[in-house]
Amino acid sequence: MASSPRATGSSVVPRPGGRTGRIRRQVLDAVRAELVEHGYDALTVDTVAARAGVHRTTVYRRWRDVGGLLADVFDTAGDDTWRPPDTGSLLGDLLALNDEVLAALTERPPATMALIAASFRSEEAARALGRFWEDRYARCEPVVRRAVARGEVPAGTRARPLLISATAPLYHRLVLMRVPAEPGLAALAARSAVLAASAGAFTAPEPGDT
Amino acid sequence: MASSPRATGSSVVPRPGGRTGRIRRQVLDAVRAELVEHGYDALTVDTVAARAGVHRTTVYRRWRDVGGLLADVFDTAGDDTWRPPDTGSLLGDLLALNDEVLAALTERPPATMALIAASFRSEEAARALGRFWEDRYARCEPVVRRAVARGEVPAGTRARPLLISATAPLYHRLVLMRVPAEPGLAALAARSAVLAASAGAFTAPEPGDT
Amino acid sequence: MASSPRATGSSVVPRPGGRTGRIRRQVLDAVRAELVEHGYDALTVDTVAARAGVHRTTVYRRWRDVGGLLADVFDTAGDDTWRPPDTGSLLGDLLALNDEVLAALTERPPATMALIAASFRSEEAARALGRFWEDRYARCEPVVRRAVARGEVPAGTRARPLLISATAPLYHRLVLMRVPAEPGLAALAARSAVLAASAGAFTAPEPGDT
Amino acid sequence: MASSPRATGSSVVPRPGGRTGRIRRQVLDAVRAELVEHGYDALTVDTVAARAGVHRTTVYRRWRDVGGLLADVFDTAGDDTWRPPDTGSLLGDLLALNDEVLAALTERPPATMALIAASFRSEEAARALGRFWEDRYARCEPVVRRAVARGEVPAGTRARPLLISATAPLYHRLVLMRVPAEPGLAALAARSAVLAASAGAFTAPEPGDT
DNA sequence: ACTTAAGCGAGACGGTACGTCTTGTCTTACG
DNA sequence: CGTAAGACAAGACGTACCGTCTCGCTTAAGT
Repeated sequence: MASSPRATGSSVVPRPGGRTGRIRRQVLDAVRAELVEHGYDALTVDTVAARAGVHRTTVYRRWRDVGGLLADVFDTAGDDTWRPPDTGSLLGDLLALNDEVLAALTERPPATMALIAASFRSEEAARALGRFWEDRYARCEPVVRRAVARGEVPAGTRARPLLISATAPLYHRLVLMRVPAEPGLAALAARSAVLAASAGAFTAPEPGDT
Repeated sequence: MASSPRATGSSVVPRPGGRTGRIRRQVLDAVRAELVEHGYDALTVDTVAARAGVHRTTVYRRWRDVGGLLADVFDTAGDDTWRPPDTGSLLGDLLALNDEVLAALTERPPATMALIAASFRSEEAARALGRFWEDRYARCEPVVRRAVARGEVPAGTRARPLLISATAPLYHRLVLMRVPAEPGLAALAARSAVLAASAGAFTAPEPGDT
Repeated sequence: MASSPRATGSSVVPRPGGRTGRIRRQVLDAVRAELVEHGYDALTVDTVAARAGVHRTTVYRRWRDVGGLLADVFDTAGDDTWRPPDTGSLLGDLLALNDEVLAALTERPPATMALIAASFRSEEAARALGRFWEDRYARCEPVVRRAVARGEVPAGTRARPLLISATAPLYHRLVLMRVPAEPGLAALAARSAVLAASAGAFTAPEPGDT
Repeated sequence: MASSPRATGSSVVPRPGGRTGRIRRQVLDAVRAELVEHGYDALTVDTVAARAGVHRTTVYRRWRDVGGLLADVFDTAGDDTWRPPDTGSLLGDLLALNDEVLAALTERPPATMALIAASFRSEEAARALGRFWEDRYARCEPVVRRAVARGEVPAGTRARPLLISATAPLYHRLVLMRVPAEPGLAALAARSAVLAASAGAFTAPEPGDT
């Protein structure tokens, strides 16, 4: 349930304050900037290195390729202190959550969209994105537990399917179908998930969550 | 209601029977074969041309780049005779639909996954994929209309949000989170969509569908 | 005897006047200029390409590597109309020949020295240099034949050992030992070769020349 | 008369007994082994250091670059106890000498050839090779002095031109022309040098030898 | 024996060149 | 007119060495 951010090598970094750490920061900043400004297919090692004021070979030595850069960006993005909203009701929490998702997917510049798109260019980046999402959904489980405690949804309601049911429609339209966000979709998805949960759609048939 | 497949250039094909048509077929077949065998990032113009037994310049002249090839493949994939299942109940239809989705996303070789992933590399391919999905969801609307007619869901239930609510979780896990399909997720998503719809979650608050 | 200049691919060049021929000339000129100005170990594909105003990949496509460039330079150097001196006596011919050798090895800039040195960096260039020398020694054989006809040396005197005996000391000191030319060495080597030849040192023990 | 081996830095080594001396031996052994096994163009500082079980920076600190390594190898190769043959006749001595040269140039693995070739890649190595050859030719001068004493060649016969005349053809063919050794060439060159010397070709016209 | 400073191991870095791959443009010739 | 053939510019790729640097640690040398 705990997230495992920065799982890649961060435990062996000897002096995060020295040159090594400074260069890492410069490079990852450059990755994010390039991603946001020129999109994921303009993200080349050469460009990143130039922008970071670092030599190409340094990037290759430490990150191996674009996938490694992206994975590191994903991993550093994970080690924050994000907590899910706690509004006092399941619907309120999910509405707030979807607002966050919507904001992230439609922000300008489109940093989140760029990261998601970029994850399709590299198996390593895809795994890192998976770790990031796993972390986020794990942190959201208290939302469901609180709803169970409040009696809003039946005991035994499984957190993950409920959360995905509430958020997936947004991702589906914005990321996969690439169509502009229909106004009200965020709220609609949250409400329908709550309704389905209340009706017991997500009570565990068998024990064991994924 | 049907989408407009083969919108790219197919309407201006002058002589579909001759050399032109034969070459187009060879090239698109080569694209599909390469996509399926070696994945989307091994899809280069050179490879496709070589496999199609056609010169590089011919591909550039007609399709301009890989995005154009993919767009053409998407469009030709759209002009089929696919119809949504009709099992007699909304739940049955959605279960069958999700089974199809699951099958498409987990088939070996992963043709559908490759196409989706490829769409992130080309704006043109992304638009073509959007057209394809628009077409599919449009064809699925009768499923909801029949459910309304049968009284399974309230009058005024909007088709698109319901359909997306039923299918999005599958795409979310398999395409975006890149985790193996949790068994039962397809059925779970279908059931929860039906429950939410029965409870009136998708009745139109305002007129105007997307 | 017949030399085989430009043995590499020259027979398939379709239009020596067009872009292909122009680029070849630019590149080979750049090779010679770089060799002469900065020496053989500054001779990189990148430098040559830049100097020739041609893209790196063009050089790699046509010449493969530095060795290929050098080999082409050697081969084009061979297709001239050089003829050995004909002074009327063997000693006069060999003296003139050695003067030429000395001039070539001590010229400024040291083009010949640079080519010889460069041949040690590439098997292909070494072979090309071998072809060049073979060509030159073959062309010099008439010098010995004329001396035989004049009765200066015994019938059956082999040309190659005599020629090498006359010229090798110069190369040995200047190229291998890398010491400045001792004045008179050129003449000394020519004279001693003539003396040895007159004494029958190079008469063929067995028929068959190399 | 002996050359000045180990001229590079060896005079300032403060502690030749301990780790320093051991490392020097390991590194030079590694240079020779690499040269012999993989040739001069595979001779990199990294490879040598790895083979010697020593860190890269150690090699750079002590020898600066590959040229320094080669120069040190050449210099250590010079301080041996080599003496020219003494067969009782000039021809015998020169024949034996050329047999040695031929053996050195055709030995497998081609250590001598590798050293000569390597000398073209480094000015420092070239100078070291020059010192080595100077040393060898100086040691050979007694051969000629003995011949003069025996009356085989005229008084005043200069040693160096005679020696070079006898050995240069071998080097010329094997090192420069890179063609296989013509059988009998070694003997032919020795014989012709003796004949020329007997005829007085190498008697000093002016005093002052090189 | 104790210090002390030279030498070494370790490893990152900037840098040059390598040789390959793909893209997209062009030109010429062929059918 | 569309295609085949093929050269070219452009630029990213990932690798190999080079030579430099800094930081600790070891160890031989001189007191």
